[in-house]
Amino acid sequence: MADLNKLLTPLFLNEGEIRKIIELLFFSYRDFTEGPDKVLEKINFGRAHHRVIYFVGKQKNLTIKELLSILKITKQSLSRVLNQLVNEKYIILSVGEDKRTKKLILSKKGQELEKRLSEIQIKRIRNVLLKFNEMDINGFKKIMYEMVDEINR
Amino acid sequence: MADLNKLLTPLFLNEGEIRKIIELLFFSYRDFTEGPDKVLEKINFGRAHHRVIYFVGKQKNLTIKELLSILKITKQSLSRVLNQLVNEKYIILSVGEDKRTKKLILSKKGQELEKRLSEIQIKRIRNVLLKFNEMDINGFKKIMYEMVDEINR
DNA sequence: TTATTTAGGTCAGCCATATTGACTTAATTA
DNA sequence: TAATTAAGTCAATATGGCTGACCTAAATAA
Repeated sequence: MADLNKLLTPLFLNEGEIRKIIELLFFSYRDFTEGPDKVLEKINFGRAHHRVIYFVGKQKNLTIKELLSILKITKQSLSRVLNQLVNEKYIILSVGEDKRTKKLILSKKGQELEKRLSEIQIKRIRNVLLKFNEMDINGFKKIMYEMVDEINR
Repeated sequence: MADLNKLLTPLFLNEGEIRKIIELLFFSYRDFTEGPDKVLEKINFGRAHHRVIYFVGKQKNLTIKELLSILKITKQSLSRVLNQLVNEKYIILSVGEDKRTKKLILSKKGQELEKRLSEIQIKRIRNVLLKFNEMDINGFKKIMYEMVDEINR
């Protein structure tokens, strides 16, 4: 049965091939976060701060609840990071139309940091993509998209 | 200049498109590690234990030094995790030919855990790849490979 | 209108993963 | 014989998570 399976499995679905992908995911994610991490370290922030800045930058007037559901962490975890970002004026809070909610936006300072951090990753990815044609890139994007849980897409 | 750049930049290299990839990397990595994490939690292990088990399983008779260079963590960080794995008999140590070194191998118990954890990720990836043709998969693999720092490939 | 739910906040304690720095032992190599 | 290497250990620290308990204020449902 095992032998039969091996015969019928296309090469690219072989366990060995898939294990290569597992490793690529691990190494590429590690290398991908390394650049911003170094910048963040200098201002005593961490990866968690980057995530918050990234998503607040992306969606202006995000609420706390929305941010929590994107990051999938508890509000207690978010609070330390967010309070630091607010205290140090990277993020500005305002009251929402529903007065229980708060809207988050990046300050000028926050936008600058966001840009500085994301640019590292954007350049990195752009440099990779430049080496490939549209067909390869389409395959990459489609498959990456499917790699995310349906619920989170 | 900015406008000219936009005109000359192929669509798939637009900042917006690249930001989508940044997000896909974040979400896919998170979802990718979720399954094993849940299993590990039950036996009071974490993601770090999985990494050690994975690479020891991959390369029999790995030395501590080699493992450290793959994981890129300090030996102090590794020690807690590795000692737990050795104490709980998932990993067996033996003295290398160079008697300063130690060789790491998975015990039967370790192999079983490795299989259980990796199978979650293998199935996940296989299910994704099954939806695509060889062309897409090739693009995906080639680009993922380039996403890893040259030094680490 | 009152009761319930929701959004957000906070305190306390805990755990996992990582770091730096200092120091030791034993084996190998120059 | 001296220097280097592989591994191990102790201590202190940072970061990023978690649970549980509890609070306030605002919106919504009964």
